[in-house]
Amino acid sequence: MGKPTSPWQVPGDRERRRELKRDAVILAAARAFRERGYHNTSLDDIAALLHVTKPTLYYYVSNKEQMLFECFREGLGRVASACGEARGAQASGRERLVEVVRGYAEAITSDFGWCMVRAEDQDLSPAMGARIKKLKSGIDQEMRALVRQGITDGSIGHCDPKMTAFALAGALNWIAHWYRDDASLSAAEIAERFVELFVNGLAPRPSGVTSGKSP
Amino acid sequence: MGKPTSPWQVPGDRERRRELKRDAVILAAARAFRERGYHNTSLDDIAALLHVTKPTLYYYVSNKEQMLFECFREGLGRVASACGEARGAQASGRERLVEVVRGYAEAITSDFGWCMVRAEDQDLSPAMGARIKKLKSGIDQEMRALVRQGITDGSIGHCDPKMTAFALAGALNWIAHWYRDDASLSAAEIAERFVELFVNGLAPRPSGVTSGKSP
Amino acid sequence: MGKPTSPWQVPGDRERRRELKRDAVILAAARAFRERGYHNTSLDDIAALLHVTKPTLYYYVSNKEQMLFECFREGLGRVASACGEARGAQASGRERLVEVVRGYAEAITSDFGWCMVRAEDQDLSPAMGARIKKLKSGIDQEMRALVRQGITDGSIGHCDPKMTAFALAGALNWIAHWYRDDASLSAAEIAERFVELFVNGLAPRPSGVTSGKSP
Amino acid sequence: MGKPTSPWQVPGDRERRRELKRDAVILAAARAFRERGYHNTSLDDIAALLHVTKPTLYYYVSNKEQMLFECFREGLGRVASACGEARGAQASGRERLVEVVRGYAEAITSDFGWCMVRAEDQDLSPAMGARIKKLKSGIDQEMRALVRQGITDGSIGHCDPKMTAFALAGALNWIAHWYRDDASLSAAEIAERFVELFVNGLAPRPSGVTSGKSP
DNA sequence: TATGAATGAGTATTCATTCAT
DNA sequence: GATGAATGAATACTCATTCAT
Repeated sequence: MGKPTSPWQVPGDRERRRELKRDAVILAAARAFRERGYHNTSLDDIAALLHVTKPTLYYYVSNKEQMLFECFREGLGRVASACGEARGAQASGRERLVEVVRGYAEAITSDFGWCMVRAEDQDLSPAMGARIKKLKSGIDQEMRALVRQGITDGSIGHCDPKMTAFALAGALNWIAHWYRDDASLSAAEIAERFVELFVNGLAPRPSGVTSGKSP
Repeated sequence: MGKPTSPWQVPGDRERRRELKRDAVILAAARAFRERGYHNTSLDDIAALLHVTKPTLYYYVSNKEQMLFECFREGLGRVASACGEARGAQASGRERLVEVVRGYAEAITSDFGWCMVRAEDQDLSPAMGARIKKLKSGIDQEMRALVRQGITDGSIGHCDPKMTAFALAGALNWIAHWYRDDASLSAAEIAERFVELFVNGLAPRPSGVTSGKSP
Repeated sequence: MGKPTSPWQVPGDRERRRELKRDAVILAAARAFRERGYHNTSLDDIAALLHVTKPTLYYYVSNKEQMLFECFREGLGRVASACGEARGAQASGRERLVEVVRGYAEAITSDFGWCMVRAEDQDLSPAMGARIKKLKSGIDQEMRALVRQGITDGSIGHCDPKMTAFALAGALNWIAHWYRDDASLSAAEIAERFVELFVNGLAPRPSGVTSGKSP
Repeated sequence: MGKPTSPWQVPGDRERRRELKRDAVILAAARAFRERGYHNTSLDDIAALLHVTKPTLYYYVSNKEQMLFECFREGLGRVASACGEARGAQASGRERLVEVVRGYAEAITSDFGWCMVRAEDQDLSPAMGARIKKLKSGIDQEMRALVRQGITDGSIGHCDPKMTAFALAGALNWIAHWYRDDASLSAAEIAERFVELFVNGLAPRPSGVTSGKSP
């Protein structure tokens, strides 16, 4: 996942090579979108990044729209798997939520982070828009559920699960915006700070009661 | 600020009338952008909303880009004035920050909220992009300063001011995304929930120590 | 309807001028289509014929497809009015049919003749295709009806109305093909020959029994 | 000539197999062209019909244009051979002409009928266009000659041979248009009706003088 | 033989912007 | 003030064609 090494001269068996190229197309698209925005990125731009001509892109992807969708899916997949791990873990609601935050931060700082956040209905056909909305909503529900669970098991104080999930998602998504210009912290470090903030809050804790670093 | 009442037949002195029309153009643009996105909104769309023809818009605004900028400025102005009030208030850093959050939520749920968040360098000429960046950065600095002040005066616990400001801004900006589909809460209510969350955190407070709603 | 005089400098009141221009667009399209075929004619070609730029065409017509449709309609309209006149005339079925043949020949040798015949479902969206099919079918039914009426009133001998209408339409439509290269006869002359042939047939009539030119 | 049985697994000697495949390509093209039109048919479409990939087609045919040409030739060949038989027959000009009409109807209702009629200069390179024009013109001349001969030998009444040939060709060619949607009659039946019409004409014959069914 | 991969050329359509009236 | 008319520039997408394998 380093530089967009053009796999157009990589040896290997056909199947594998094709897959690599397709991935390269998606990755190049993700980077271009993140850099210039979806609408300001022409297929020629992406093709140029790969040292390929425009129609070649269509060999691997059926649409500009689909490129955005694949980028989105790639990013969201990482969040989803973080959710999956959290679900499987033996831990309190809050601990699980913290785990999701860590995975989310990781995803959002990746090349696909921007697409993940900015793939919007507005830029997509109704059908595609609906698919994306559904996937996004899935993550949202998952986070709300964890909050609710935390409240139930006592690891999270009383709060509005919906607003809490929105606030968390917002803070995390926003990373995609500022991380381009200011990548001085690693995803893990950002996650750490966020966890600290969201768990303990701004108000100073009475000394001795540190609940941020779980037992 | 109700329906985009077309002021094209409103009487009054010339200067005033012109201003009203210009405002109507900006408002119509804001609503269209919020609805369809910047790139998916054509000037014809905006003109149609106002029952006017496209070239007329140019009488009040020099650019499509400028429309976005004005919308942005309109939204940000409200945040800025909230900051101003906070700055002038006799209160702790945290209290002031809370005040800013309230104003921010108000602004972001307005017609101009979407433009405020989504006006990006990508969609704008370098010059315009720089201006916007500067304005945004101003708000950011202001928030960080409040956090720092709060730490100093003891109203805010130890934390990373930059990350905290980012998290707050992210959570608030994100409102622009979901508020279109789900406006079941008022800006004030949302602000309330956010304040509660950010001030107290998720971890359950030892009973008796509620510092969120303290005067 | 002579040379495609570009009406782009013609004076006159707005409404009228606009109509003239639109007509000029349609006519230019008709000629280009007839010359090069629908698919081999680019909008640039048509624009060039009118000394105008491509987007200007869209000011008068919403589509390339619509151009074809308008050309088609223009041509068919003439046939339809011939049918109308025939319907209103005080005459035998055969005489009326002959009248339609004359109008048809006139239409098919016009600039719109080619489009009339070649505007096909294949080149058009389903919706447009259906509209055209319906219009074509209308003419067909009208001709069959005249044949049937002729049989009834004794002016036409026993025959299959459907096949007769198809044969007539085919012979007439085919004019559009060869008339481009060989315009040595006027529409009226062609019609005369066709009437003679279709009325009397190839077999030599017993002398004295000429029924073709009877009043 | 049933379904386009893909002959890609047919055994047999090399030469023969290659020929079979080439024929299958031409036939598939003919059907696709007839269905969707020349320009709306992509080579991918044709390849798909044969369960083959696009480049494979180039092994059997050098061009898309050539496909059309071969389809055209296939159709026209049948007409030409009908002409040949007529030429060799011991019969009057009219009887020979009738024979050609029968063969023509057979050809035009075949899979290649559409291509026969619609292969136009417009869709073809100048060179190819010229070849086709020449072949078409040959048939035309042949029909005119038969008409002239019929006039000479008294089997055909006085008429304009050129217009007569055009009318006949037009009526016959037009079959290709309507036969797709309405194949309720066989080619032979259509020919019968056409012969009846063209020989006897529309005007009722004085009873007792039936010259359609030759003595 | 057949195909996977790639490309060059072409085209309809959109849209912000201008300007004479 | 407002508009009808026109345009330049840009862009997604298609497709016939080629070639190494």
